Amino acid sequence: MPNLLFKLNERLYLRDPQHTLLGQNIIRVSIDMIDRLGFEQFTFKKLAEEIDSTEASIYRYFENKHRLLLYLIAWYWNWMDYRIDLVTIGLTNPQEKLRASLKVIAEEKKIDPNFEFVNEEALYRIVVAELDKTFLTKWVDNDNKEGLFGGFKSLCRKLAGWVTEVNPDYPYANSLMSTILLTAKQQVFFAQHLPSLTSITKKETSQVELEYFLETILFKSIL
Amino acid sequence: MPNLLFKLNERLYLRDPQHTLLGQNIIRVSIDMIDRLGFEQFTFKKLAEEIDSTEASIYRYFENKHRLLLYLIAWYWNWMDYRIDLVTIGLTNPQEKLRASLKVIAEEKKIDPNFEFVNEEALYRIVVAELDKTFLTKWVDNDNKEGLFGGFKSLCRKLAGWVTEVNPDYPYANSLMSTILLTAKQQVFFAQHLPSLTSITKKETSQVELEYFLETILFKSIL
DNA sequence: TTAAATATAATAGTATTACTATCATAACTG
DNA sequence: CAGTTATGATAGTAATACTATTATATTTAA
Repeated sequence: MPNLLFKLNERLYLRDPQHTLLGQNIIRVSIDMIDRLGFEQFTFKKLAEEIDSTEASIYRYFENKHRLLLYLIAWYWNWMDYRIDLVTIGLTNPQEKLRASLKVIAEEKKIDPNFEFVNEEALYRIVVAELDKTFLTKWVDNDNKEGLFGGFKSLCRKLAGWVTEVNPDYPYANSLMSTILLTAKQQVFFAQHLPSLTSITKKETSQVELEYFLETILFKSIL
Repeated sequence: MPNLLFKLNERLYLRDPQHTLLGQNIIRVSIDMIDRLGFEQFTFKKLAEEIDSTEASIYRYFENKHRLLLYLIAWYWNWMDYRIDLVTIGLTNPQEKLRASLKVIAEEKKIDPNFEFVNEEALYRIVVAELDKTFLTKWVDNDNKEGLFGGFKSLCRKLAGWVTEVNPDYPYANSLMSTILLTAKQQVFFAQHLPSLTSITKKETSQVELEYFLETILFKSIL
């Protein structure tokens, strides 16, 4: 069981949480707590209690809880990028690459044993519920300047590149792929909480429905 | 200059702000302040100071600031619905209705003299920046049960109905229209803050670009 | 092996937020 | 003009998001 690490933007943290036990605990338990409580109700104080540490110690790893969320979501997009590489590495046709990527994007996540101390199922739910909060803040422009959205942006760029390979005349490749990536999460959220806003059901078939919906948007737009 | 009022869900407020001077001040100045400060930095205390009133008085109109945001955004969707009615009333062909609606959806908003004490330009920016925060909370399910998202849902339903009229076999009408409505805001936000995630520019042409982008997604998907 | 450096824990403190409560006064209403 | 209702003035509270200080472990380097 290989234990992989992602090299994330160093500005996301003050001290790298992957390298110490306390840091790993912060990641592991914060994923669990944000999933359970929601990001607003989650605090460093509560986290400190659950891992038998102190607020002050956590603040030595992350400047604030917003940075911690940025870290977790950056990790998620890195992981997505990595899995898209895995399923497209053997493919040469950009259209096939996109189709394979969509499968990964629409997938409900299963635990990935390659990564200890990251519960990918809980992290997936966090992304669904909290993703937009990473950029809908007064810090967007600064966070962006520091490169904290790099993971999402490079993934979007990669997919948009394939779109342009498929159809060099399609002028909205970036918009289309950011829309697809965000819509994949939003529709899952709607299925759970505002079902009249979606055609995706809560049943086991929802993954396939989402995939077809995204496929239609993507390929009808560019072909 | 007719002064219209929208009848919004009564549960959005404790006392109807449209009917008193204080209430109108709350609406008018909160739109201005949320636009300037962002929703997180906006507080009832600051608002009270600017309108020369007190926190306690504001709390007699709105249970909390989240409800106030829900109110403003509900007002916006009502207004959008009203304007879509205006441009589609004479049309019989559902495809033409959708095309006319898209124009309204992609439009950068101009002040509407029909509504005193609502600065539609500022409100538009609020919707772009804060819309998702109305439902990405721990209260979603309860707020939904109380019908507080009614404006958005009924608009989505109307548009999805036209989609189904155009193509009864297209199975994702609701998903498609909620995606269009949200994407219209998101892409504008990206153009302003994360330009590498969008193909829409910041120039005067952005409105047309957005409209074409949404048109492509919508009509290619269903035709 | 010990001294120095560093990480963590323990504790305390601060300004701000999101309220709730009480009471006086002003304004409008029947 | 009496009674109701709306607003203002003021105070208070628990929780949040930090910052600061000091003591004690633990690691590392000489």
